[in-house]
Order: sequence, then C-alpha cells, then structure tokens
Amino acid sequence: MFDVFIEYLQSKLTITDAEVEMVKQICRLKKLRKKQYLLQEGDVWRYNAFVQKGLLRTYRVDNKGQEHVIQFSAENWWSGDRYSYLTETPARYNIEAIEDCDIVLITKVDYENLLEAIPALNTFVRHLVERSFIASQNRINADISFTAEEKYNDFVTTHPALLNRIPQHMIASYLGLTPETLSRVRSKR
Amino acid sequence: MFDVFIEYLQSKLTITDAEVEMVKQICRLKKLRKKQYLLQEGDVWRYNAFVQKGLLRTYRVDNKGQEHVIQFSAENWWSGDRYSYLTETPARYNIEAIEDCDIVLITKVDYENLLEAIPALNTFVRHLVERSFIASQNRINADISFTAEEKYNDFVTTHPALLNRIPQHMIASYLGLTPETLSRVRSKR
DNA sequence: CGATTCTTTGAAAACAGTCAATCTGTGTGG
DNA sequence: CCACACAGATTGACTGTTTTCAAAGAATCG
Repeated sequence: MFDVFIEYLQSKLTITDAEVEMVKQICRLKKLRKKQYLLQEGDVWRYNAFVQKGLLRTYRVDNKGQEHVIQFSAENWWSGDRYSYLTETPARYNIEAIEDCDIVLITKVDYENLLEAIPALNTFVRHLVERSFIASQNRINADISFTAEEKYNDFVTTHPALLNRIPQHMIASYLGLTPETLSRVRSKR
Repeated sequence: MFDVFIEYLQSKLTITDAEVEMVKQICRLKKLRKKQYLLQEGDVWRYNAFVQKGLLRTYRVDNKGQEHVIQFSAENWWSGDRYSYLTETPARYNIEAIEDCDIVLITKVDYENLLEAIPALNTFVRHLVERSFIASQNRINADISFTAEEKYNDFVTTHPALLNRIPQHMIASYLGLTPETLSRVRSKR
C-alpha cells in the first residue's frame, strides 16, 4: 500500500524496520482520479503529500480569472501548499490531478513528531527542501532572464520526462506564456 | 564580535550556553567594504554566511553579458550559493556588497556537524529553508503572472525596508525589467 | 460518433525592450 | 570648497516580442 513511499525512504536514507513501522502507522493513502482535487483554494492544507503514482499540478487563479501553474509533482515527489500548512490559513492554491494518482498523506502533527523521532529523516528533509530551493532559484533565473524560446528549451532539457504527460497550455502557464506563444515557439524549432 | 548572530539564534530557538560556545568556536567574521565580493563566479562556495550588518546582492551574468539579480540579503538573513555549496562545483553566481558588511562564515563541515549536534537547530534550519522556499514560490508567481507595474508594486509592499538602500537598476534587474521600464513604471504612480 | 478540450494560425494591439541623449546627484581630487 | 567626472536615472522615438482576439483544425474521451 505504501510500498513506493517506503522504498523511496530506504533509497534516500538508512532507516530501521521499527522506524519503517512508525512511518506506516501514520500514513494514509488517498486515490485521485484525473481532474479530481487534492486541495482547493480556501481550504486549509494540513498534510504532507507524497506522490506514489500519477501527476499533480498546483495552480493559482488571479483576479482576472486566469490560471497560473506554480508546480508539477510527479511520482516520487512531494506536493502541498506549504504556506497554508505553515500558517494554517486558507490555501491560495489548487492542486489537481493531471493523471490518476496514489497519494500518501501524513498529517502535520504526525510529520513533525516523526522528524523529531528520526534525526536522519530530519536532516534528509532539510537537504530535500534545500534542493527544492535551489530548483526554485533556477526557475526564477529563467523567469527573469530568458526569452519565450529559451524558457521552453530550458523546460524541455530540465523536465524531459514530463513533456508528453502535460497538456501544452499548462506548460505555457508554468512558463508564464500564453498557449498561443508556446505553440508558435514550438513550430519554429 | 558575533553578537548579532548569537542574538538571532537565541531569538529563534532555545539554546544552552554550552551550545552558544560551540557556535562561537566555529564562526569566523568577514568584513566587506561596499563593492567588494563575498563570492565570485568560478570559485567554489564552501560556507554558510549570515549577514550581521549591511546588504548583499547575488547576481548572475548571462551569455550576453547582462547581469540578473537573484537575491538581496540584508542583516539577519543568509547568503551563499547553495548549488555550489551542495555540489562543490564552481559558482555561477557573484555575491557583492551593496553596503559595508559584517558577515559570519561557517564552513560546510562545521555547519553540518553543528546541526547534527543540536537537533533544535536542525529543525529550525529546516523550517527556515521551508520559508525561503515559500518566498521563492511567491516570487515565481509574481514573475509568471504580473505586469511590470504589478511586479514593482509587489516589491514595494514585500520589501519596503530595502527600497531606499538599493539602486533602482538593481531592483529592475531583480524584477526582470530594464532600468528604463522601471523608471517609467515609477513615474506613472 | 458527437462534444468538448486542446492546439494552431492569422491579424492587430499592447507591452516591454533597445538605443541614444539628456539630466541629476554624488563623491573625489585638485 | 569647488569643479569635474562618473554612475545612475530619466525621457523620447522606435523596434520587436508577446499578448489578445477570433476562428479554424486536431485530438481525445465518453
């Protein structure tokens, strides 16, 4: 049931059988069909979510009704609204399944306790978040300095595996472009 | 000598006198005059840097020779090239003093050992990096969905204290705009 | 299949960038 | 202390890229 998640942990750090048992105790599995929501704007996000299977998109709706994709989360990656989680305020993001998904959910309290109980996991998560931060900075760099064409080329080389699983207009949104512009960029290659 | 840093730690977490001593042992102070560099592209970044006083800018030079500001770091904040630090490869960023600075440096080995020795610090740093990540996502959101005017207004409300300490052309660069465009945006307010 | 969603294409408009010149303010050295 | 140099900011005219609006083609899914 949580096999993918447990294997992920074992591949990333040394963890005893007892600790694996602790983890399993606090995990909950959530299945999502395509187009269903893991989180909707206005709800408070109270979990840490690990994607065992499938693909999610996190997006925000601006005051003109336009959607902007903030993140994609595929298998073996994490999802959630960290700001809502941290402050326990209503989420400004929506998280929707692009494909049928298997998600592991751990509540905030269980998660924080778990990390205190397993120092190696605490350190692993710290390093994980640091790498996420590095990835964010790379994306910021692309956003502020690349042309439309460069943004797309960068996406293709950085996320080749996602390319054929995500509708083009969502990639456009992720890159801060209109679908029409992305279509034209692609036709020029 | 490290007073500001120690006070910062004490304000953020509970820490014993012995632990404070440990911290002091591994700290090194670096003073920078305005326009001096903390890190230059090509060098490997091997520290964690805490700004006690002053203001730094982290920027990258693109293949057309154009500078792009990735981050500003003022007092009571951290600086560094996390990617170079993590991978021990030559930095792609430059970090330059906008004002005279007092910087606390801790080497990678000392830092990692310290965090293992003080679990509360490990958790604090994890939360710190998580908040940095949230801030990055907010900036990405602005980059992909705001107009020039909205980007500047957002900067003004998010970083009011920095506004008068940073030359306008650097703010423009941070926002992904040309100095001319930012000047025109400002004249319209 | 039929309906819906997604992608492409075209033409016009808006926005931001470029280039060049001028203006402003600041700091330095004589 | 003044004059000058220099960096930074502003302004104008123009260019170019991206967006917008609209419509027509694909592709996908029930």
